[in-house]
Amino acid sequence: MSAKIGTGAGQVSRKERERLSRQHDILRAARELFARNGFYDTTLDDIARHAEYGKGTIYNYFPSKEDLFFTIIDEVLDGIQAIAETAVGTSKGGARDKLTAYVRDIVSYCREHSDLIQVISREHPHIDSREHRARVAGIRRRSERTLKTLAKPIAEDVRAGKLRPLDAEAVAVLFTGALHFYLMHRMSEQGSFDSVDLDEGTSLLVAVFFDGMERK
Amino acid sequence: MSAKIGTGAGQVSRKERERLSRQHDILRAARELFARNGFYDTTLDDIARHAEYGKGTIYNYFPSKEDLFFTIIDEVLDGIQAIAETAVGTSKGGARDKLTAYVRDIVSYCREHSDLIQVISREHPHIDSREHRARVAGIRRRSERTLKTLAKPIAEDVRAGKLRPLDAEAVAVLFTGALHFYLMHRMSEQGSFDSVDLDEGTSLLVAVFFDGMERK
Amino acid sequence: MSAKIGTGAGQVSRKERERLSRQHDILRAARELFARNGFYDTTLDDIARHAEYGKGTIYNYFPSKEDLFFTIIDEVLDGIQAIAETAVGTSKGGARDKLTAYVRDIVSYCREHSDLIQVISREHPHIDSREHRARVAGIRRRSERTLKTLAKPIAEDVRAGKLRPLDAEAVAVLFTGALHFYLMHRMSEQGSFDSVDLDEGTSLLVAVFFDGMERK
Amino acid sequence: MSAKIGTGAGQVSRKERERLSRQHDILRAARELFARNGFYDTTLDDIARHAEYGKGTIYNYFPSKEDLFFTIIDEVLDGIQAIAETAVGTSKGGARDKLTAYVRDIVSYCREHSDLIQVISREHPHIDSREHRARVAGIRRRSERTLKTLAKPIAEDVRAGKLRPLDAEAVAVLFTGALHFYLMHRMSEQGSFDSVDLDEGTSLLVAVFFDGMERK
DNA sequence: AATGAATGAGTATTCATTCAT
DNA sequence: GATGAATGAATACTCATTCAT
Repeated sequence: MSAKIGTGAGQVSRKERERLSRQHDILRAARELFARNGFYDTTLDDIARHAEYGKGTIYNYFPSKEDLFFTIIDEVLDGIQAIAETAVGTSKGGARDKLTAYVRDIVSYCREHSDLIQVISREHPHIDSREHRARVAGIRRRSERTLKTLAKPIAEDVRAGKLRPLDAEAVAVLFTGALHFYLMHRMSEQGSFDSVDLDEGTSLLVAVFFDGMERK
Repeated sequence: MSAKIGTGAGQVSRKERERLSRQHDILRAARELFARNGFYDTTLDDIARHAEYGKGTIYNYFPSKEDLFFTIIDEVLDGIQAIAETAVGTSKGGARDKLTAYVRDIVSYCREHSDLIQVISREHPHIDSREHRARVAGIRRRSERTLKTLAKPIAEDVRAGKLRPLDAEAVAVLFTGALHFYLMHRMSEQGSFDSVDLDEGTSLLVAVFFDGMERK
Repeated sequence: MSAKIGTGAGQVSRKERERLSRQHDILRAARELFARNGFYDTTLDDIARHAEYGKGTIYNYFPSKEDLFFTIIDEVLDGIQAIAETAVGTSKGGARDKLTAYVRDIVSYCREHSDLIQVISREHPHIDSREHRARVAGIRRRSERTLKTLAKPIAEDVRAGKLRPLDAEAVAVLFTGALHFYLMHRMSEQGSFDSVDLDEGTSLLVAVFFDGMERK
Repeated sequence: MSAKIGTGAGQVSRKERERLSRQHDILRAARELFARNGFYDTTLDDIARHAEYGKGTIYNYFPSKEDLFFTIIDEVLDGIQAIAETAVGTSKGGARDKLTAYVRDIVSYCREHSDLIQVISREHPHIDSREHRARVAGIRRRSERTLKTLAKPIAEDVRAGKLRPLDAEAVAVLFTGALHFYLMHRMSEQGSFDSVDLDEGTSLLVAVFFDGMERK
């Protein structure tokens, strides 16, 4: 009894912690390889070797390669959503400040996790082709949620008369597309990110979207 | 013999015409399947069945599945480049008019060849992972060429003082990204394109990039 | 009528001659390629290209690739048999002289038609595996015939008391094996034949078989 | 645990033993089929079915069909070389005794492993056509080594004046050719070996090579 | 009769998944 | 629970043969 008390919650939790830690290892290995080589050119042997676990072990944590992949996609999309929410929720000021914050945070997220953004950019258009309806629906839901999150401050500023009367969500789509494409473009030009370049480009993004290119 | 005189040049051309027609059939079949299912989820058996030719016949026209794929990619990129050149070269006025024309033409191109744009959007980020250095280099070269084509009128207007002093090529990247992402987004929302929506969205694109969102 | 008279036998004969000439061209091309690359690594396209005929034409002359192959094998074996018969029939003296003549003629045949002997040496052991019972039987029959032809003068000399009482046919097998292996060995060492080497080796063959290695 | 102590080294060895046993099974199956049908007419499905393993399993042991094939060839050549060395090294007396021992051992090796000698005889001339330079070089090196091994006692007896002044290595070639051809001949005549016939033939081989056919 | 494009059966090889240890 | 050897369905590509011209 006393033994059980002593290890009670702890035992479950240690096991659980170990389980999570392993799951984390596997996800990290998979993410790196998916980012580097794409879904199809990454084999489960590669992942197992890179994660330093047996191949069977991976199947104790994820029911299939696809599942592992979608878990990562969801993870990335949730990360992006979190960034969007934080930027929109905590930064002061209007849409301009909030989107500036979002861009800044996405860029620094990319610097730290360049593999994540690569996975999502590389594989995002690919996803429809794979059958898992439910997962695809989840992905679309997440993407839409982020778009809506980014659209909200725009819509508010529109309502407040600070911005022209534009379709806020359509603008969010354009903004997101421009941002992702820009990041991908920089990434494929250079192996990693050059800070100066990146900051210039992203402040350009906000400037263009808010001020326009034309002289007033 | 006299019959042959009548068709002289034509006879040579019939064979050639048939060959081209078959090549065209194969490319169309491949394009549709690559667009629907992606490179990896499309098998050569699928393509052969869909093109209604034997598998061997495909290999009489294209030396490998990759080659068939890259032929399509090149085709799309060349189409886009042609549109860019036409829009930039022939439309009157400044960058705004030229980019408006470009967007309009890209949109109508997409309406007619929705599979083409899907192939390119779907596979573009994927291409790096495949080995063919030369082909990948060709793709990048083509993409850069289009970006430069679009950047030129912007740079001119900047020089003319009609636009703020922005990095024209960086703006072209943002613009292209916004456009492609927007089209993909619309495409995956609806099966095909709703004209009204599309036109709204694309005129929005130009309006945002040139006037900015903020009230002046 | 007069036309027919004029061309009568000639017409048939011209056509026949043309047919034979084409058949000859095809056989030569096939022989060269089979010698160089072996049966499996030679495609019908290769043969057609090398013979400078259409692939279909070859099928007007030979019902299958295997048939073409066996025709060549038979040709070689018949050539060898002819050499054996000539050497045995016309050369004066006993077995020693006859076999010396045989070796000499085989060597010069090899010099002229190195592809023939290569085909036979390369493919001979391979032949069993292919199904055509009848053809294989024919090959074996031909080989046996040559062995018997070579064995005959030996048997006679045995009977005449000039040679020890040996199993003439078994000796013929040994003799033939030594000869073929020696030729193949020389051939794979050098691309072509060095005359001196060859003559030395072949006179060695006869010397060993008749005199033995031991000093008397 | 205590059980594990008991098997300590054995456990490591069990896995290894199983692995070797499987490798052995696969090699045996492949050898039989290569011997029966030749390299090209043996498919990996055949081998897998005959070995009673999955096709993938074969690839866990051998990286390719060619590799499997060359492994067998090397095995045979090493076996022959071992026989040559043993015969030459351990048997008393001169070249005659040593070669007699060699022939005797080769024959009994063939009786036990008729498939081995068939593989080598069947495929030996075929090998050049396949690309693997390194492997082919290895094969030639092995063959030459055996020839040299057999030539040595001959050369010694020549030097000792017991044999005529012959080119020992050329004689070794003739001897080897005669032996192999004889074995192949017997083998294709009968399914298996008839002991009496074989022994007669091989003692004939030595008798002819050393005493010659002519009465002294 | 000559041709060569079309064909599809056949083959080596890969890799996600299973399962005995 | 961890492992990795075994598995066989799946797939790109080849090539002997056919047949319309």
